[in-house]
Amino acid sequence: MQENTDTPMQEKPSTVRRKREKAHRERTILDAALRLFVAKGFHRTSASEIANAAEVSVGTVYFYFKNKEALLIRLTEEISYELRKLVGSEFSLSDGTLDGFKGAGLSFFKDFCIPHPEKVTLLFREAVGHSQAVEKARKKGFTQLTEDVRKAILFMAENMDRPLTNPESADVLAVSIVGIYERVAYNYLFWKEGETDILKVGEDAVAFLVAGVERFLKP
Amino acid sequence: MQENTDTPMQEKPSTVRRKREKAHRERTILDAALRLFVAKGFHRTSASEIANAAEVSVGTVYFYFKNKEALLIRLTEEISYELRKLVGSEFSLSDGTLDGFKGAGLSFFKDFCIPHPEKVTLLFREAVGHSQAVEKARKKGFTQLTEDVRKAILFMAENMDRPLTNPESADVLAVSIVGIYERVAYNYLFWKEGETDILKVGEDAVAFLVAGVERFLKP
Amino acid sequence: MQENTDTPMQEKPSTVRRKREKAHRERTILDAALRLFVAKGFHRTSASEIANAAEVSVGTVYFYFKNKEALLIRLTEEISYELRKLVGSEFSLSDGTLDGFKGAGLSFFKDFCIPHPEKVTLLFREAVGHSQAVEKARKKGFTQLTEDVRKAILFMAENMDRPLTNPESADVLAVSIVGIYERVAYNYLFWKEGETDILKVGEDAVAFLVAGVERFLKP
Amino acid sequence: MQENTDTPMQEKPSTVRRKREKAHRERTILDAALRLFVAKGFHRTSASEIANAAEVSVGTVYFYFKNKEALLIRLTEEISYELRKLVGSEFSLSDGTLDGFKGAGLSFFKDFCIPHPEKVTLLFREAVGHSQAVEKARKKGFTQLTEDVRKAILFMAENMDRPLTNPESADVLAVSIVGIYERVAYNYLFWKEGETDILKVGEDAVAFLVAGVERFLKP
DNA sequence: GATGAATGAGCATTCATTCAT
DNA sequence: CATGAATGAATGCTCATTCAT
Repeated sequence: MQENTDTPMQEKPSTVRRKREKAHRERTILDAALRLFVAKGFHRTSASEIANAAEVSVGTVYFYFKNKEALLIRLTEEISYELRKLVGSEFSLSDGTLDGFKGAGLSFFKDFCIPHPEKVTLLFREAVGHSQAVEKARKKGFTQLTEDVRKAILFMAENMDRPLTNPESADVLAVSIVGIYERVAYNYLFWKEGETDILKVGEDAVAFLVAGVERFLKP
Repeated sequence: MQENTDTPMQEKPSTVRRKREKAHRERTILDAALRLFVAKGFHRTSASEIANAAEVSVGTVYFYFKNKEALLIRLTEEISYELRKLVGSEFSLSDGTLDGFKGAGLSFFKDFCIPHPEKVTLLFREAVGHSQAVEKARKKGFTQLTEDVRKAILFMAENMDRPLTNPESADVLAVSIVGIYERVAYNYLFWKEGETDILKVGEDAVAFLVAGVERFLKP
Repeated sequence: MQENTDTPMQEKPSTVRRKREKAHRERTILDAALRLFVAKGFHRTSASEIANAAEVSVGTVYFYFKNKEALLIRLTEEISYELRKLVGSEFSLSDGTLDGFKGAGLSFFKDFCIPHPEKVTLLFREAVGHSQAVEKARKKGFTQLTEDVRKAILFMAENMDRPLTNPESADVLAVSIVGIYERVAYNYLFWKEGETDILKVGEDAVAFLVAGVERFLKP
Repeated sequence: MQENTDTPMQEKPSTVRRKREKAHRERTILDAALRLFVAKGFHRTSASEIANAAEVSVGTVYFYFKNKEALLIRLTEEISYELRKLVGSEFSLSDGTLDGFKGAGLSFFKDFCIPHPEKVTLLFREAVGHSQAVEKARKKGFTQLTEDVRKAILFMAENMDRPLTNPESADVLAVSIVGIYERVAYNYLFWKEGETDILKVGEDAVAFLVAGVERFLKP
C-alpha cells in the first residue's frame, strides 16, 4: 500500500475517478427523472421507470437519492438556481439602467424558456402541489429570485437617481414581475395553440413591466 | 284522472325535494373535497376520507362523481367560474375608466382572496400538475379569465379614446395581469411569514399593472 | 266492488292482467340477462346493466329475482328444459328405430344450435364454473338430458330386439353422446374460423355416435 | 483477467441458485393458485389468499404474474400442454393399431384424471367462461389436443390400410372424441354420487368411440 | 309494485422502499 | 457500490343488494 507522498492531501486517482463516475450517475438519474416527470407527471412516474430510463437499477436510484421526492426537490433547487444565476448575472451585467433591466427580462425568455422548456414545466407545473418539503424548495427558489429582482429594482433606482416613491413597494413589484414571467412563459409555451413568437411576447411583457416599475420611481 | 291545470308540468313536491337533496349531497361532497384537498393535498386525500368528511359512504361519492379526479375538475371549474363572475362583473360595472379597472383588480384581492383563501389554494396550487383532464379545466379557467381582462383593456382603451399602440399586445397584457394576480395572491397569502396587509399589497400591484397598461395606450 | 259470480273461482280481470304483465316483465328481464351474459360474461354484467337493457329499475330486477345468480340459474334451468323438451320429444316421436335416434341427434343441431346459439353459449360456457347453486342447476340439466338419452338407447335396443350387451353401459354411452353434442356444437359454432356447415358436421357426429351405440347392441 | 476456459459462459453459482429459486417461487404460486381456484373458484379466490397459500406477499405474486388472470391462463396452458404430452406420447407410442388408439384413450383416464382430478377441474370448469384471453388459451389447448387426435386417427387409418371414407370427417371425429373424454371425466369424477369405477367407465367410453371411428374407415 | 339513491364490504393492483447477495 | 427480488401498506373503485318513498 504505497501512498503518494508528493502531493499530500491529494486524493487517490481511483477516488477521483469514483467521484466523477458518481457525479455522472447522479446526473444521469436526475436527467432521466426530469424527462419523465415532465412527460408523465411526478405521480405517474415510478422509481423503476426512472431507473430504467437512467439505465441503472432501482437500488442505485435509492443509493443516490433518499426517495423519489428528493429527486423532485433536487431538480427544483437546481433549476431555480440555474434560473437565478442566469437572470441574476444578466442583472449584474446590466449597469443599473432601464435597458439593462429589460435585457435581463428578455434573457429569461430567450436563454431559459426557449432552450429549456422542460425546466419551465418542472418549475411551474410539476413542482407545484406536493409535500411540504417540495413546497419549501419551490418557495425558496421563488423567494430568492424575487429578492434578486427586488435588488435589481433598488439598484436601478439608485443608479438612475430616481428613488422609489415608497421603498417598501419594491417587494410587490418584484413579486408581480416574477408572476408575469411565470404565467407568460407557461401560457405561450404550453397553452397557446398557434405558434407564438415568444420573443415578441417577451418584449411586450418586459415593456409592460418596465412601465409598471417606472410608475414607482420618482421623476 | 284529474290534472292540475293551474300549473301544468309542475313536478310533484316529493320530486322537488329529492332534487334539492341531491344537489345538497353533491355540494356537501364538493365542500368536503375542497377542504381536504387544500389541507392535505389532492394525492394524500383518499376517497374514503372525503366520504367521511361529507358524512356519506364511499359509494355515494362515486355515485355523484365518476372518480376522484372528477371532483378536482369540478372544483376547478366552479372556482374558475366564480372568480370570473366576480372579476367580470366588476369590470362590467366599471364604466371603462382606469378607476373602474383598478376597482376590479382590487376586488380580486378584497372579495376573492381574503374571504376564500382555500379557493385560491385550490386554483393556484392543487389544480396544478395533474392529468390532462384537470389541466384542460385549469387552462380553460385561466384562458377565459385572461380573455375577460383582455376585453376590459380594449373596452377601456376605446372608452378613454386612447387606442392601443398595438392591439395584438392586449393579450400579452392580459396574461401578464393574470400572472400578477396569481403570484401576488399566492405569495402574500401563503408564503409571507409576517402578516401582510394584502389590500395594501393589492393596491401597489394594481397601480403597477395599470401603469403597465397605460404604457400601451396612445397618449 | 262487484264480483263476477257466474264463474266462481275465476280470478278478477285485473288480477289476470297483473299476472300477465308480471310474467312479461320477468321474461323481459331474463331475455336481457341472457343477451348480456352471453355478450359480456356473467361477471362483467352488472345488475344495473340488466335493468337498463330490460328498461326497468334495478329494484324491479330484485323484485323478480332474489339476486343476480338467480337469473343465471333460472336461465340455465329454462334452457336445459327447452333442450330436453326438444330432444326428448324427438326421441319419443322416433319409433325406437336407429333412424329415429339419428333424427333426434340432428334435431339438436338443426333446431337448437342454429336458431339459438346464445342458448348454447349460456349452457356450455356461461353457466360453467360458478357457485354451487349454479353448478347444481347445470348438473341437473345435464343429468336429465343424459337420462333421456339413456332411456332412448334402452327403448331402441328393446324395440329393435337387440339388447345391450351390458345394460349398465347405457349410462356411459349417454354421457358420451351428450359430451359429443356439447363439444361439437361449441367447437363448430364458436371456435372454428371458417364457416362450417354445422349440419354436415352434425351428420358426421351422429353417424359416429350411432355406430358407437351399435357396438353395444347384441347382433 | 482470467477466464474460466473449461466451461465458457458458465453462470456464477449464485446466479444459478437464484434462477432455481425464482422458478421455484413461480411454481409455488401456481400450485397455490391451482389449489384455490379449484377449491373456491377463480372469482372467489383473492390475490392475497393465493399469496398466503404460497407463503409469499401479494407483491410477489404480482412480481411474477401480471395479474390474477395471468395465473389462470398460465395454468390452463400448462395443464393443456401436460395433457397433450401424455395423450400425444401414448398415441405416438401406439403403433397405429386400434389397440394403441384404445390404450391412449384409457391412459387419459388412468394417468391423467385419476392422479390429477384438480387439473381436470381447472381445465373443464374453472377455465370456462372468462375473458377473451383465457378463452383463447382454452381454445388453443383444446384445438391442439383435437389436432393430435385427428392425426392419430389418420395415422391409424393409413397404418391399417383402411382409409377414411371421407378424410374431412376426421376433424369431427376428433372433436367428438375430445367431447367424450371431457364429459365422461367430469361426469364420473365430480357429478356421480356413487363411487364409480372410472376405469371401467373409461373402457366403455373408449370402446364406444373406437367403434364410432371404425364406422368411418373403409372395410 | 316500482324506483333509484345509498350503502360499504371487498378486491385487484400499484409502487415506494428495503436489503440480502 | 450495484442489483433487483421481495415486501405489504395503501387506495381507488365496483357492484350486489337494500329500502325509504
